[in-house]
Amino acid sequence: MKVNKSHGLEHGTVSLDRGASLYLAGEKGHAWRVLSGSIRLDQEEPTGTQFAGLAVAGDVVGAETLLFGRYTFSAHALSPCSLRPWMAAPETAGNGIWLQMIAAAERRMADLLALRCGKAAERIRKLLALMGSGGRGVALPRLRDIADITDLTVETVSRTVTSLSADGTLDVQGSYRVRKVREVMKEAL
Amino acid sequence: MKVNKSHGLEHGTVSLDRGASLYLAGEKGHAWRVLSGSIRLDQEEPTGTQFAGLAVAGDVVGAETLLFGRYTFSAHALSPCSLRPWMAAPETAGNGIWLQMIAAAERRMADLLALRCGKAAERIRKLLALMGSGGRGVALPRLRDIADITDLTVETVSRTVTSLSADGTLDVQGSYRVRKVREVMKEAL
DNA sequence: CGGGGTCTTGATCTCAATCAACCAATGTGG
DNA sequence: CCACATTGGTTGATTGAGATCAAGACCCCG
Repeated sequence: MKVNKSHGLEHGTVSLDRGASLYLAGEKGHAWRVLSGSIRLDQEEPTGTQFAGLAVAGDVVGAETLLFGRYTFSAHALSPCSLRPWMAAPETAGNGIWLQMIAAAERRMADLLALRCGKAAERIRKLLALMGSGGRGVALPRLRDIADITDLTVETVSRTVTSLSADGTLDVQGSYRVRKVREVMKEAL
Repeated sequence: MKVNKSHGLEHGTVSLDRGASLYLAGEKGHAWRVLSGSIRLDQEEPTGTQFAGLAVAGDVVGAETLLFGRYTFSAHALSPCSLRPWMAAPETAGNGIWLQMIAAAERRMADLLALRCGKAAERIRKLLALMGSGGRGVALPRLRDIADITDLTVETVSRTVTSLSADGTLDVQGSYRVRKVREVMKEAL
């Protein structure tokens, strides 16, 4: 995997290209807040790598390092993104911070489970909606990633994106490895 | 839904029959720790009810009430279970408690996503393994619940359980609505 | 006794998986 | 600079696992 990780001058901010690695399971490191873009988390199993989570702008990833010192999952950029080191204010922050993170994790769980229900087209729309919430124009992740997250195959994702784009449900701009989805038809669910 | 919720004399412990409701989304209430059995959480949507989470022995459900006062999801018993009110020790417990809950939630997320990958037989075995960890002999949940969790249909679940039981992969005891899975062949994944 | 929820079984259909090429862009080393 | 490998994406033909539709059995309960 080509890794293009560039470090910003201030705050330790980093930028990742689509597909770039943020960290690998088992490595030492700290938590990050996602400023923009989206990150996929994967569980490394002897039998292969398994999609295990998704983080979008505003989310914190790698919080488990505060407990274990090491990352539980591997993290890769689904779309170009920027991140900043995140650390829990030791005592200043009350329980509220943690409760919010727990509540957010539970809601995110429901969202991700929903990405594996329904027909192919519906799953992909739900994923893009999740990634796009809070920003106009989502960079389309690699088909391989969309497939892993929705539990479809690349072939099916390719066909579905093409047809969604053809019938106007999706407005896909750009070509080949640099595509953006401008607008997702907003009928719910 | 028949609700059989019986209250223990001490500690506010409650016992639930398979299928019984612990609480509904939107109600006021407090958090619970699952002592035994397993609980499914559902998101109530205008379009219907959507599986949103699973709690087994040792887990805490309804922690979001500490933040919002009300439950975000509805909770029903998958198998007979007992619970005890749970409250965060205000200051005595440090951040450790919260971090552990967050780490647990993330691992659980990966587990639940895995229940929606692979063939029907594999999904069902993974679910029973998840429910059975830490106790010999799992009560088989209603097929409807298994179907919702694994994103299969009741018909497929029925056929699959029958065939897994026939070929010895699953040792199912009892009949009709009171079946226990004694042993799950433990080849991994 | 009848009714509703749970489970089972069968027949048929459909969507997505699979298998197999192929193209376009990027990168690499001589 | 060219040959070559690699990665990401596309398209077509075929297949299969599970959805869907339908009917009936079983059991509990009022």
